[in-house]
Amino acid sequence: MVIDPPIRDKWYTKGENIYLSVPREFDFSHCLRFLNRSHLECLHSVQDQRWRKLLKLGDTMVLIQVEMSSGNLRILPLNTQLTSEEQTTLVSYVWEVFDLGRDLQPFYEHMEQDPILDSLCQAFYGLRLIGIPELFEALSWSIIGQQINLTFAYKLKQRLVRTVGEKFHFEGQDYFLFPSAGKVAEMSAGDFVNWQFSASKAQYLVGIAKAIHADSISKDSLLEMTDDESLATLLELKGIGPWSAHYVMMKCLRRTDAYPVEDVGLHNAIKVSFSNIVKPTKAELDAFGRRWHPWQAYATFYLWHSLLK
DNA sequence: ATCCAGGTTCGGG
DNA sequence: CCCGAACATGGA
Repeated sequence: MVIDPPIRDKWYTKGENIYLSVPREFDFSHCLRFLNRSHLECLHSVQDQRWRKLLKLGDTMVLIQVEMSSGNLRILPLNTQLTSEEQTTLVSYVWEVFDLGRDLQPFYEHMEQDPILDSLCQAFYGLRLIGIPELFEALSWSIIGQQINLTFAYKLKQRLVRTVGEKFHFEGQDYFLFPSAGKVAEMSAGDFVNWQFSASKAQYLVGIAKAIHADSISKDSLLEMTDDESLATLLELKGIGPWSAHYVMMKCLRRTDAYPVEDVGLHNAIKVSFSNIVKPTKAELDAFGRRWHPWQAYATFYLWHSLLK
């Protein structure tokens, strides 16, 4: 894993705890609210202002608990002691999920003149674009979420994860990892039918798993590309259209200017923000995008957040 | 019952 | 190039 150099002096350990300093524009509660948006989520849990997540560092399963502790993020590995190398990897992961390397000040300044976004920026001050660091997981989730309601999407993901993903049992609870690309690459599209995946979704997932497993597409190579190049590369994958490509660029490649303009949630959020009964037109959406550039991804994410109950 | 869900691909005009 | 259909099911 590539370590962002600025991280190195941002954390220290005390016993088993890791303390990670956070930027000024950071609000853990807002982030948790997004992470906790579905009770059907099977890849992490939120309870009492604490986030729990299962990870695999090398061959080691690590269940972490993340919470605020006097202004820092406290990361506690619950089930095992970590080597310092594992600690470094773990910190990078958390860093990436919460986009801690991002300076949000320019984003907030940019949105000051925007009628919708300015109020959202004030309401959700410190909310970070919650990421999905694993490329295969991000691509898969975008495919699963296509064209179906989110509740059903979570159910499909749950069936895949609980059947194919690795399980770790801790204190009476089961925690799961998203299935590896290698594992899914060995499946046939038919295996998904019992889980109510459409035949095409199943095909796309297996095809993309194979592409990743064969290393014909990788996060590292995508990260080196420009926005346009990574977009074009993602679009070559069967099952990845414009919406999914931008979704993955937002959540995994961390492109602040990705813009899933076809997104229904985005349309609804804009509609609600204007107290309208009509959804925005394509031309209006493009105009919003131009206005939000180069923060289209963050604008979209804040709008998604505004839809949470 | 009908319509819309975190869309994409494919075939036809 | 643009447009409708199919995908599979749940919730309002």
